[in-house]
Amino acid sequence: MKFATWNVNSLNVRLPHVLDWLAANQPDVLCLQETKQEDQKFPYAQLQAIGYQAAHIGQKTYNGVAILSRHPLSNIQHNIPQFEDDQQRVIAADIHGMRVVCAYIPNGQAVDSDKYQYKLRWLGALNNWLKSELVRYPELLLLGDYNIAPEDRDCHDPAAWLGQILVSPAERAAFQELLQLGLHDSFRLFEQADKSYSWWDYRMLGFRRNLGMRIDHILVSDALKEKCLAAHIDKAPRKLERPSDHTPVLVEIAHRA
DNA sequence: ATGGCTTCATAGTGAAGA
Repeated sequence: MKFATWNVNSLNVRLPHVLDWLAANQPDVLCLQETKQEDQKFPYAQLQAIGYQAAHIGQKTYNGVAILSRHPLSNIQHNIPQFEDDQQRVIAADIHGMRVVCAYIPNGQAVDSDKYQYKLRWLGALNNWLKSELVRYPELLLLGDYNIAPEDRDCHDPAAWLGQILVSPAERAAFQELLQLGLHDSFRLFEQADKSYSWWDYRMLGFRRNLGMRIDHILVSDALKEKCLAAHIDKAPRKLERPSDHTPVLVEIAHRA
C-alpha cells in the first residue's frame, strides 16, 4: 500500500493539483494539511468520483486536515483527545487495521513566542496520546507537516538557521521523543539523495536554488517498519504553475489491501 | 540588502506561514 502526505496550502486553490496527482500516482492513502476550508466546502463528491473517500476537519483561513483513502475509513478521530485546541490540526482513522494519523503540527512563528510555546505544548499532547494509541494499534503511521527538520542534513543552511524555529533544540527533542515511542522516520530507512527537502520558501527563488527543508514526514511504528518497501519525496508538483510550497512525501508498505 | 511570495479576509493593507 502506498501512503502519502502533502501540505497543499489551501485546497481551494490546489484541488486541481491534488486531483491530477491522485490520478497519476494512485496512492492508497493521501493525508492533506492546510485545507483552509470549512467542511461544507470540502470536495467530497469530486474525490468520490475518482475513487477516494475522505475524512476532513477544517476551518476558514487556517489549518484543516484530511485523510483521502481508496479503502474504508473507520473510527475517525478529530483532534487530540483531552487537549483543548480551537485549531483543526489532527484527524485519524483506521484503514485495514492500521491507525493512520494525519497531523499539521504548529509552525511556532519564532522561538519563545506564544506560538512556539503552543507548538511545544501541542507536541507534548500528541506524544501522550500516541503512547496510548500505539498500545491499541501496533500498526500506526503518523503522517504530516511536522514543521521540524530533524537533523542538520534536513536543512539547506544549518548555520543560517541555527536556533530558529523548525530546527531549535526543543523542537528536535520533541521529534526524538516521538521516535522513542517506537516510531521510525520512513524516509531514512532507505538511501536518499543529499539535500532532499519537502518544503521551499516561495521567496528568494527557493525551489530553483534548492533552499529547502525536510519538514514533512511519515513515521511508522515498529511493526510497520519491517514492512516498508520504499520511501521518497515527489518534487514534481512543486514545479507546477501556482504550486503549494510543500511537495508530497510517500512510503510504500507491504500490506494486504 | 533580513526583503524577496502566497494565501486569506478584506476592500487598505495586514497577518501568517516556514
